[in-house]
Order: sequence, then C-alpha cells, then structure tokens
Amino acid sequence: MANCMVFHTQIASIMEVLANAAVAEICKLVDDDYAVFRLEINQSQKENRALRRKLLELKVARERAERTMRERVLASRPSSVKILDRYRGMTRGEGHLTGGHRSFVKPAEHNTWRDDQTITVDEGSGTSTQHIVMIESTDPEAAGPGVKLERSEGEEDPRNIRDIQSGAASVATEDPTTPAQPRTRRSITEVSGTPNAVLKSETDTKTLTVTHRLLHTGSDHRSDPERLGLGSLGSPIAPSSEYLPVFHQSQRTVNSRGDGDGDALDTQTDLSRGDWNLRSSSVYSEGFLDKKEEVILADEGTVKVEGNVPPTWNADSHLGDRHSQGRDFLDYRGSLETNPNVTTHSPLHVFKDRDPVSTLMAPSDSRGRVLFDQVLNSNDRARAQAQGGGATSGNNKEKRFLCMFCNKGFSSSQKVERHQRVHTGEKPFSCTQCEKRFSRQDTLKRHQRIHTGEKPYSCSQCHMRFAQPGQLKMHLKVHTGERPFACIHCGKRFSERSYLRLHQQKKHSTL
DNA sequence: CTGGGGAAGGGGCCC
DNA sequence: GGGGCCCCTTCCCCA
Repeated sequence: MANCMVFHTQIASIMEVLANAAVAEICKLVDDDYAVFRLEINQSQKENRALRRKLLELKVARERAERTMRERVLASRPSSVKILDRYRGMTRGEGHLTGGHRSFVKPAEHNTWRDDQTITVDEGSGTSTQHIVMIESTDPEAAGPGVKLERSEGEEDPRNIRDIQSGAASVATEDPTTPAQPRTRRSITEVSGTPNAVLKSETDTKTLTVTHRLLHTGSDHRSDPERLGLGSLGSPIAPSSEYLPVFHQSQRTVNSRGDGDGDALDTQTDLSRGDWNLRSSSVYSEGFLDKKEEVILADEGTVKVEGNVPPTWNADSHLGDRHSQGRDFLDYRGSLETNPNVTTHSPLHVFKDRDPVSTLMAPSDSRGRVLFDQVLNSNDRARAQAQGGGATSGNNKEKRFLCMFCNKGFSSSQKVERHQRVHTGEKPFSCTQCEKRFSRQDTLKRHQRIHTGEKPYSCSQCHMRFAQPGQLKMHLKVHTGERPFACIHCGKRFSERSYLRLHQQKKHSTL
C-alpha cells in the first residue's frame, strides 16, 4: 500500500514535470512566433510607409502635371472663369447653410453657367447680386479631376481670385480693378485618383491630407496606430478638450507635411484643441437661403453641385462599400492644417456595406440615396454644417458632443449618436409590416402611418389629409397660391424650390 | 412639362 | 436621457 502511494506520488511528480516542460515549450513557441509576427508586422509597416510615401509623391507629381496641362489648355483657349464672390447655398439641400467657408465643384461636364451670369438671391432684406464661380473648360481634362474653391463668407477676398488664377492660366474676374494682393494661399484639392489619399497643395502651407482606411474587426474598435505605422497616434482628443467627439469607431487624424519624409508622417492630436472643430467643419458651410413668404430669385440649376456630381467630387464614392452597423470599414479622412488661415477638409468618410443586409438597412434604391458618399460629401455634410452651424457655431446650447465623422456638434450624446447613424447607416428600427428599416424610431413611427392610414394633418380648407405636417404646409400653398420661388431667367414662379430647380435645369440649363 | 402628393432623411427643440 | 414632434428638404411617382 505504501509502495502504491509512493508510486502515485512519483507519477504525479513526473506528470507535473512533464506538464511544466510542455507549458514552457508552448510558451517558448508562442514567444518565438510572436517575435516573428512582430517582425513581420514591422516589415509590413515599413513597406506601407514606403508605399504611402511613393503614393504621395505620385500625387504631387500628378497634380503638377495636371496643373501644367490645365494652364496650357486654358492659355491656348481663353475661357472665362467666374468668381464666386458671394455664393449663397442654393444647392440641393443646402438651403439652411449659414455661412463660413464654402466650397463646391463645378463639374467640368456641366458647364451650364453663363459668362457674366449672376445669381440674384434674397438675403432677407432684399436682393443682392451674386457672382458665380466658374471654371469653364470645354475640355473635361483641362479642369482637372476636381478643383475646389474655398473662401470665407463675408469676405470680399481677392485671394480667391488668385486661387483660381494660380490654378488656371487664363482667368477673367468680375472685378478687374481688384488690387492684386500677395498670394496667400492656393488650394487645389484633389479628390480623385487613389481613394485613400487626398492631396492638398498649398503654396504657403503645404499640407497633405492623408486618408486612412481603418479596418475594424468587429469587437475591436480600438485605434491601432502601430498597425498603420503611424507612431504614437490615436489619442484623438485630450481630456481637457472642450469638445468631445463621440467615438464608436476608430478615429485617426493624420497631418502629413509634404516634406517627403514619409516615415515622419506627422501625427498630431490637434483634436485636443478647440479649433479642431473650427477648422475642419468650416469648409462645407454654405450660404443660407430659405426665406419663405418672400419672392426668391435664384438660379438654382446653375449651382447644383450634387446629383450629377462629377466622379471626381469624391473618388471614394464609387468604391461603394457601404458601411453596415457601424463596423467593418471606416474610411476616416483626417485633416489638419498647419496654417490656421487655411481651411481643412471635413474629416469624413464612411463606407457602407453593399451586401443585401445593409442594402436593406440603407435602402439602395434608385432614388439616388444610394449615393451615400455623395450625400455625405455635399448635401448632408453641408447641411449638417449649416443646420448645426458646426460644433462651434453660435448656438446658445453648448454642443460639446462631436460627431466623429463630420465634427458636427450636438448638445447630448444621444443626439450625436442619432446623428452618427447618418454616417454608419445603422437602422435599428424595423417596420413589422414591411420589414423596412429606419435609423430613428420617430421615423419608423411616421412610416407606419402608411400602414395604418393615419393622416392626422388635415387641411382646413378642403378635405385633404396628410400624414406629415410638411405635406399639409405644402398643400396649403395650393389654396393660398403662394409661389415664392421665381426664376430669374423667365420670371416664372413656383411654390416649391424643387420645382424651380427642375424648371431651371430643364429650361435654362444652357444659359 | 408642370404640379401635387407620398415617403423619407435629417436637424432642432420641447417635454 | 429619451421620446416625440415639428420643420425643412429631397426624391419619386403620377395625373
């Protein structure tokens, strides 16, 4: 019996020794593999940096070549470039735009603006003549993939003239008496080509904006600077920040100075500064024009920037990866400027899944809403900036909660979460009767009136009833004969802005 | 072609 | 904080 006990003890000891040896061996193997893995990661990171550096160099070279080509073409074919002196947002959906910096792209293939054409818009206290920025070229290539003109509202800044002049050799300005001023900036934003890179050349402030696509792997939403070889990045905002971006995804802002030192992709954490919002949210603001009860004269068709957005407006859009449930892919375009006088691009971009599920969740019907990226880049973004005025607009309510995609500020985390579904495409509310999905509960509720037949808004002057108050309001114009939107070309008046827009597109598009 | 209605997206605000 | 509503807007369909 005693021998048996001893035997068992020895067996146990042997087993323990063997187990320890096995564990040690496993640990060693894991360590070795980990070391190899780390080495491979480092090598991949180096390769990525080298490729990124080459990409940037190629972009710069391409931009120069295109600019040279444009200059040659324009020099050989004098065309006119109109300066948008004061452009009020009459683009589709930008009716609320409040100001700040504006930018839009005149599609090369839609040269519908006339020479010397003006826009007369109502600014509340009367009408004023608006000038149109125009880059006119019969050669689509001559206009380049996308020339973005930026300026600040309220400025009669001749720098913008120079902006265009620098990009095109032949430029006609509305005001030839405008005194020449030192070139303070030149902004040619290239948004075409490689989807993940946006190059912005500045004469004085050379700024490269690099878009990084962040791959998310489901539960791991951490930013991983090492993965992209970006060094110590990923602390998007300092605790002391006044503004609080709401992160449900990884976020990264990269500022790359085009000094050719790719390894020194200069990462910054300027998000910690309040001006992060001021800068990045300024570009897509546009003018405000939404004065009901007044006659509005506008040449809306001529300033439409979306719908027929040129493919260069957002090269990423054609990639078409639609984001599903806020995961998978997030292409976050971060941009910071070294010169506070230079506006930045709105750091925004989201890909949505195109799988059937997300198609259901984010309807990709033929109504154009499939153009998610276009919406983001023009309509929603501009409108978002306008309506919210950006994170730092002069709203009374403090908007501390920032959208991680567009920097728009909201007063509460719930609001920003709701808003961010615009970017993520998340539609958690589904109709039980038709399986349609919505991003908001109230939208679902409104939708369900279709099934219930509920039309709580009735016209006081006829039997008509409506499911939405806006529909009733629009209907009332039938009774009042209100037609506040007048065409500046023919004087025809319309009850709705969209009617005017359609009219001008069809009737006066060649003007 | 124009205009009216339906449906939906999105922001602001109130309770 | 969350729900709900209003408002504004766009797009589509159709008479």
